[in-house]
This record gives sequence, C-alpha cells and structure tokens, in this order.
Amino acid sequence: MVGLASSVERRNGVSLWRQIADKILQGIASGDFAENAALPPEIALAERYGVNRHTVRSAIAALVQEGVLRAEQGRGTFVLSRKRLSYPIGARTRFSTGLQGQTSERHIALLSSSTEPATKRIAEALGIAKGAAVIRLETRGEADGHAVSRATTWFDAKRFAGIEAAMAETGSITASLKRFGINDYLRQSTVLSARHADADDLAAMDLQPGAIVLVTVAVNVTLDGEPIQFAESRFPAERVELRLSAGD
Amino acid sequence: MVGLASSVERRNGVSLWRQIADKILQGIASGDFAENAALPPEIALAERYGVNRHTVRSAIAALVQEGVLRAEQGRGTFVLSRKRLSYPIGARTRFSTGLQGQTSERHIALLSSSTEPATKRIAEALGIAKGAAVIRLETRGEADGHAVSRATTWFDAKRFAGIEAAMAETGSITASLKRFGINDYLRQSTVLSARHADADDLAAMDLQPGAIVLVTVAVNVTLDGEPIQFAESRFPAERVELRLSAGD
DNA sequence: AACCATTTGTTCGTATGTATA
DNA sequence: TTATACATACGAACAAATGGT
Repeated sequence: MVGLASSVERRNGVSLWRQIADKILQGIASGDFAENAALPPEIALAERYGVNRHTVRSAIAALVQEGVLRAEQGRGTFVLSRKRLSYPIGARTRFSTGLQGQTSERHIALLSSSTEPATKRIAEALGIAKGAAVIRLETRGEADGHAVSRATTWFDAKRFAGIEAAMAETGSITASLKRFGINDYLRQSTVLSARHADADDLAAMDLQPGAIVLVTVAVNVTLDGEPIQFAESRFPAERVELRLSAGD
Repeated sequence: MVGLASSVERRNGVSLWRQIADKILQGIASGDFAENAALPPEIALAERYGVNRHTVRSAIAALVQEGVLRAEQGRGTFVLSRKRLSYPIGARTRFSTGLQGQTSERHIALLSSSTEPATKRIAEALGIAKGAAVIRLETRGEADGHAVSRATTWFDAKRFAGIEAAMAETGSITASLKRFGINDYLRQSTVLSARHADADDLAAMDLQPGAIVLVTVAVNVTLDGEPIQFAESRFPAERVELRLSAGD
C-alpha cells in the first residue's frame, strides 16, 4: 500500500497532509512546480507521493488557505507567485538599507518594551554584571506591509536609558543609537540556526503553524569594540533568505 | 480547556507532542533547561505548556528516543549534554579547519558523482555556457561519526576533470583542488535559507522526519575571482549552528 | 524499619483527528 | 457519503522507584 518511492513517514507526529503540503512547497521552491502554472492533477500528486487523493486534497486545501495555491474547479490548481526577500547579513548590515531596491516601504515597529535583570548570557554578551538592568525591545520588521522579521533586542539600561522611546519614535535602531552618540556600529558575531516558529512568531508575523524561521543571535559593537546590543532575530524562511556578502 | 499561556496550536497538521518536543528542544537550546540537569517534572511541563501530562510524556519519549533526554523513574528526566557543532561560515571557511577543537574526527565522504549538462543557474554561477559538462559530487560531512552536513557540489568538468577521484581519495575539497593548482580560494557569496529535510537528507544524515535543515548556496572563487565551485549544503539545524565570524 | 513526598511508569476509558477504501 | 482502522489527546486513577525523615 505504501508507494515504493514514497518518502513520507507515518507515526512521527506530523500528519501526512502536512508532509505533503511541505513537499509541494519544496517542489515550488526547487522549481519542480513552476510559479503561475498549474500543479499536476490531484490523482497524479497522490500517485507521486504514494498517498490517497483525499490526503493530497487536504494538503492543497491548507496551501490554498495559506495563499500559496489557488484551486479552480474544472481547471486545476495554480501556483501563485511569491518571491522571497533577500536579506543581506554581514558586519555592516542595517535593516532599512539592506532591503533597498527590493521593497518600496519598510520600517521596524516597536511591539513592546520592558526593563529586566540581565541573564548570564545577556550580561556576558553586553559586558555587564549579571542581574544588572537591561532594556528589552520586542520589534517587528515590515516590508511592503508584510512582516519579514521579529526580533528581541537587549540594551544596557544604564547606558541606553530611554531608547525605547527613541525606537518608538524613529522606527529605526540606527537612528535611535545616534541619540546616544553611536554613529556607527558593527556586527561582531552572528550565530545562525533554524527552528519551527513558536506561537509568538506565528501571531506577530501572521505565519501558518509549522512555519520555519531562521534565527540569528548577534552582538553589535561600536567601532571601539564596546558591546552595545544583543539581539535574537527570527526571519520566516518562506519569505526571507539571508545573503552573506563577501566584503560586508 | 485551552491553557491561557499555552502557545501550542491544535489542528495544524503537527501533533501536540511533537510541538512540545520542539519546545523542550528550544528550551535546552536557549538555556531555559540546563544541560546535565533535571527537566521540570512532567506535571509542571504539562501545566507550563497547557497540555495533558500524557502529551508531555509522548514528547519526552520521542526525545529519549532521539538521545536528547534520559528518564529515570522516581528521580526525574535529565537533559543529556549534546552541544551543537558551531560551524564557522565566512570567506575563508574550510570544513575540516572550521571544526578544529570541537571534534576529534571529521572528514567528507563522497556518496556519488556524475557528469551532467549545466543548468542555467549553475552555468551562470560557474561562468560557463549553459549545457556545458559539469561534475556533480554528492557528499556527506561527518564529525565524530555523526553526519553534520550533506552537500551537492558542481565543478566545470573541463577544468576539473577527475576531481571525483581526488575527492574520494583525499576526503577533502581543499586537498582535491590543490591537485588542480588551486592553493587558496574564497567564498564569494552565500545565500542562506531553511526548510524541512527531504527524504534524501533524512536518509543520508540519519535524521528524524520533520527535521529542519539550514541550506547554504555558495560560490567559491579563486583569489583572482575565477569561479571554481558551486555548492548547495544542508546542515541539520538540531546538530549544527552556523557562526558568522567578523573578520573571516 | 516505617513512612512520606516526589516523580516516572502503566492502565483504564473516552473523544477527536487522520487516512484509507 | 459511509465505514473502518489507527493515531492523538485528555482525564483519572494506581504502581514503582527514589530520596528523604
């Protein structure tokens, strides 16, 4: 009963229709299924993946819901076009300058801010004492009305008192830091990983459950090497790719 | 019935216990759950995530199966230490030099090789004519007996005839390139994304279904800027993180 | 030893979701 | 649409192991 060439797995906590939906997404990403063109008929897909036609239908229904496909009775199911943003990441990366040319409108929205004691990890990154007060900003990056990033950022509360107000007003980290005498800064280190989006990410970026996010954990420093900012950013993998430029 | 603080989602194709397992993995990664220490009791986890204790138990069972946790009746459930490899990625990254100090044994296994006509994308990257012959290498990177990467690499067949033999013999891209007079090379560009592992990745790297892979697409060039290699590499997100070094 | 609280392990039952035919 | 099988999730017990008092 199981298709020989089938690569879907049962009993692993991910339902078949979700796995098929992911396979279709992969097929679109890899060019197997061209954009703005019809998908193979449900029967063909069912055979290709070694599942029942109903299972394919569930997968397609989910992707239609997610805005990836459009189904038309009697005609077929079509792949809608959706290009990913290419987000440059390097020593001098800035949110707004990075996306120049790709979008017409972008900014960072401040979702919330708070002051809290620094955890060990944050204290070490910022070079302050553990438990010292830090300001945490929760932000969402937007481009052309779509959320393209979701970040949590920590600053030394003593050094950057009131930065949340500056952030809310300017909508830019770079501009806010200028008010504290920081005219330039570098990305000292970045650690990159990936995971499923959590509920917060899903809500903040309007993603579908099961979406994958790229996660960067970065420390920004002044030109003198003084750490000023510690940040974890999440990028939806379906909308954004990260580009490492050589000379950046 | 639904926990207020719950951040898991139902009816999305991913079972609750799998989501809880992912949350626990996240907790370990973020330091919420310390390594070599007891996890909170099942009851506490169930309450924290707003699910039944059985659901937490299913998640724990999966993670025990995956070698992440160890459960002991009457004592608790413990987080085994399993540091993720931190894989440096930058202009001068090399597989074996990059992991120095983190593992005792590493090499690249050549899974298969073939010669094929270049697609448009590969031809552009390598600066050759579309349809010209290219050598494709399928490789697996291993460290301490565990697969940590799976890559597909293309070389100009005219310029690097026989590189598959050199690769099989030396187990190193860098050493193989030396035989063709390339003593040094740079990573010109890297594009980073993430997706679910496909069947091939799962089999080649012995991953659990649903695993996430980091994907890099890179072009390597000689010091003169001549493109020599086009590669797509997949790294299991649960075992590897990518580190962008500032000066690299 | 006896007892206790804590924590994991097991077994019922019941309801709902998923997948096939 | 219906039927069937299995997986998932919850709830309420009870059993077994551990580390104390």
